[in-house]
Amino acid sequence: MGINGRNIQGLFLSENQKRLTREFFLTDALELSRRLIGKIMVHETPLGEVRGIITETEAYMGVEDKGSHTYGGRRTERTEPMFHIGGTSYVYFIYGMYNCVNVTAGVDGIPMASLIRMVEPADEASRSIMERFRIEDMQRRRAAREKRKAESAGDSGKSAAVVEKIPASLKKHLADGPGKLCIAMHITKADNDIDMAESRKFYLTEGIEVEESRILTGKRIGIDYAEEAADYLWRFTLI
DNA sequence: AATGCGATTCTCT
DNA sequence: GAGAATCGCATTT
Repeated sequence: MGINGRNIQGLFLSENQKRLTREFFLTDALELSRRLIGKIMVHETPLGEVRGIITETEAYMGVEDKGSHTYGGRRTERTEPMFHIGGTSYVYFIYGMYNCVNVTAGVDGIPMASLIRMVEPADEASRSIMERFRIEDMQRRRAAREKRKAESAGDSGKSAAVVEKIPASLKKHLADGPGKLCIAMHITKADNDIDMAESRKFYLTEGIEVEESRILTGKRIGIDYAEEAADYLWRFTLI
């Protein structure tokens, strides 16, 4: 079983740590999304370097894609990084709570990107760090909830319950969603608009060999408003 | 395992 | 002022 509950063969074996350079990103988002499967996202965090093997991505093809933030050429403060050169990070905030990370595709001025939806820890040290960030986040959330509850009840100074044991569900679903992987890898707005082809703190490397037959396609998630584009098979998953 | 629901704040109109 | 490229928890199967 992989950490996210699926069987990923060869996951901790034969990793290639060579960094991905500019030319890798100079293609369209569909091609980039396929090529990113099996690659490793590396992030320098307060707890050390975290490395995640990318196992699911989605393509956002830009101005003609009704599912994309840049549909119709929408260029705002938020979407600006999507217009930057291939290999740029695009971190956006969603549902009042979560960050999601994309890697842009293509030349400067063409707003395409690949949403990173799932990673597996690439080594034991990374797994341990991911668990710590997830637990920390869980504690923060619970503390905030307790505080609100206490305030509405007129109480004050109530302490939150400490999470002592790691819930099995957390280990199984460590980074198997775009919001969760950002928590697990400590990716925040501070990591927005970074050139991942150049950065020493946030970048990508070659990872594991992936046969084409191990990549499944599916519909993109959470874009019900995108009409016909909601049905495009622009999600790529490693099996 | 599957389903339903509330959370919480940024962004753009 | 509305809605969002989602998640965790509770409840039920």
